[in-house]
Amino acid sequence: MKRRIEEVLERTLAAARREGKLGSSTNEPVSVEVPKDREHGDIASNLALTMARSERKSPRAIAEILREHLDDPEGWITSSEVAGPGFLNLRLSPGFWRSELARLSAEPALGVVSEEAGKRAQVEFVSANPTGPLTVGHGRNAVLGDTVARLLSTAGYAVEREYYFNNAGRQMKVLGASVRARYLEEIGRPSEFPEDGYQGDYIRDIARSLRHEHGESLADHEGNAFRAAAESAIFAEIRRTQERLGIVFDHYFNEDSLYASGAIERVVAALDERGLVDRREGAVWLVGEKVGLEKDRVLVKGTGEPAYRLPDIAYHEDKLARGFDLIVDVLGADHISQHRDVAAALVALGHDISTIRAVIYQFVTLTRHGEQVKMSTRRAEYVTLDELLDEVGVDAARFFFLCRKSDSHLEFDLDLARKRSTDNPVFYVQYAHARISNLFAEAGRQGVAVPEGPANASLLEPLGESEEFELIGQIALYAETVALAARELEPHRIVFYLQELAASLHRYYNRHRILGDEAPERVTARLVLLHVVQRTIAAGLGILGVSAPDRM
RNA sequence: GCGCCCGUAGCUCAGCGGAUCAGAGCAUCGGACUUCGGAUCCGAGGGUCGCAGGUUCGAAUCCUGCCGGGCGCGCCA
Repeated sequence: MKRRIEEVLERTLAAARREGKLGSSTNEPVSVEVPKDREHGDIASNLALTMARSERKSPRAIAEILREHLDDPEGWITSSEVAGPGFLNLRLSPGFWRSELARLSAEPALGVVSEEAGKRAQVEFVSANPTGPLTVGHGRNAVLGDTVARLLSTAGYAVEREYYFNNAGRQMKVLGASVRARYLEEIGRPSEFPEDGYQGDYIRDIARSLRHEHGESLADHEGNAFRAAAESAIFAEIRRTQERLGIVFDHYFNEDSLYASGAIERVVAALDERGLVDRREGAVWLVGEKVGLEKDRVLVKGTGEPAYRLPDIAYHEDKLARGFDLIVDVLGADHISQHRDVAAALVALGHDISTIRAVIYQFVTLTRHGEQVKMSTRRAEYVTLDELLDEVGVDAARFFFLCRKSDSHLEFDLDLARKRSTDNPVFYVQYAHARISNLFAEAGRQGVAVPEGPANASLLEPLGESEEFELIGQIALYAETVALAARELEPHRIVFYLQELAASLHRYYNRHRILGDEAPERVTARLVLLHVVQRTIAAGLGILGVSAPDRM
């Protein structure tokens, strides 16, 4: 929609220049905006303001010249005015809006262009080690990552979802020891629970099932057997939770493979060759000063084991080597500095890291009855993601996780998410979809056909209400909203867009009766409009991974 | 102390590649149904955009400093 008006202005600018009313030296980018305030027209341009300096004329004077030269052979613009400091405010004609709707009705993708077609993207997310059930925090990560992946697909990328994990480190040893202690308790043997062991009930559950399976025969086994059992049980849970959310990974990447392939040693050797490491106090350090970091960082601990960041560097080298056009890391705010270390090391090793982008999210707090739900990972007092899904459902969970900019803290209101009423934004949007389905069902009962294919502009002639043009304007913005959200990796933009579209629909629905109009052509035209609106809502919800129900 | 993020209406948050800009939802108050589901809609009140400087013709938006909150600053992951 914007593009079509921008073309009008580009021609206008050229015409004014030909006539010598404006200088021809510069090549101004023409852009238009949809004003928030209806008073400012359907569409507006600040072109005169941006040109003021090079033209050495007042913005208002330039705007006036543009206004007089408007090159609009199709009659899209019904009125124009110069406003404020020099904006050109335009009102668009019914014919323009009808042609927009006709265009959209014929577009399966609603105007979304696969700008990045042919490119490959990878999104790495969740990446929790299998030491316990996924928490609410993981939930934000999971839903963000999956939705970013969906957005990138929409933009044309071939997307791979990857989960990176380590089932070999110290944490896993502690896990094994924790399960072993609980197992011994179960069979009535003396046991000592590890100081920093995992307290959660799920450890007892695993221990109990081990007893059911093996009786007391494991009593003399070391932690390893318990660790392996715990890992597979916990991983199965993690996958099940993800599946509930509609998330399926293409690859699970085990950190172990980086040891097996020698990749980790090669990273140390390469850094060493470049003189970027220091050996002291029994450890191998990455020298901060030489790679642009504030402090030195340990790569290999005194025990000979790599610190977390070393395999992470090797992992990112591996990702880079796989030739993706875009690599997205979804991580919590507590991992930012870690990520910076990795980036610094990669640059120092001569890699181009411009394809790597991070989506960083702040923490989630839960509120119930207006009070914050206290959580402590240490004492295993936290709400698991599964419990959250049990309580509010998948649709509400996904929608709520996405309804804030990832950079903002997210206050998740459990009471609101569970409500089946208008206050709940998920239901508000879903209801708009269901409402249209319901209307179509009613039309069917009345023997009125719902036109689903492309509609030509003449069929849409009966559309004339301002709410109808407002709705068309909304759906015409869908494509660019999706494009922007994909480019910026910002799913929340879709959430806000859908809330506004739903509001426009409800407003329209409330003010105008669709069926029962004495003019059948008007009924048909309105059904065409509603059908495209419904497709748009369904497509937007689809990107969020939220269902678009026909009845609620 | 240093780094990153945040600070916008009573609450939760958009807007922040400068410009007709002070916005949405919730909450509060007041309205609209012989209805295609009122699970909706309409209206009202409410904010020196944390504070102070600076850049600019123009700043919620860019820069600097300060204040307040979160997260890091591990030979944990």
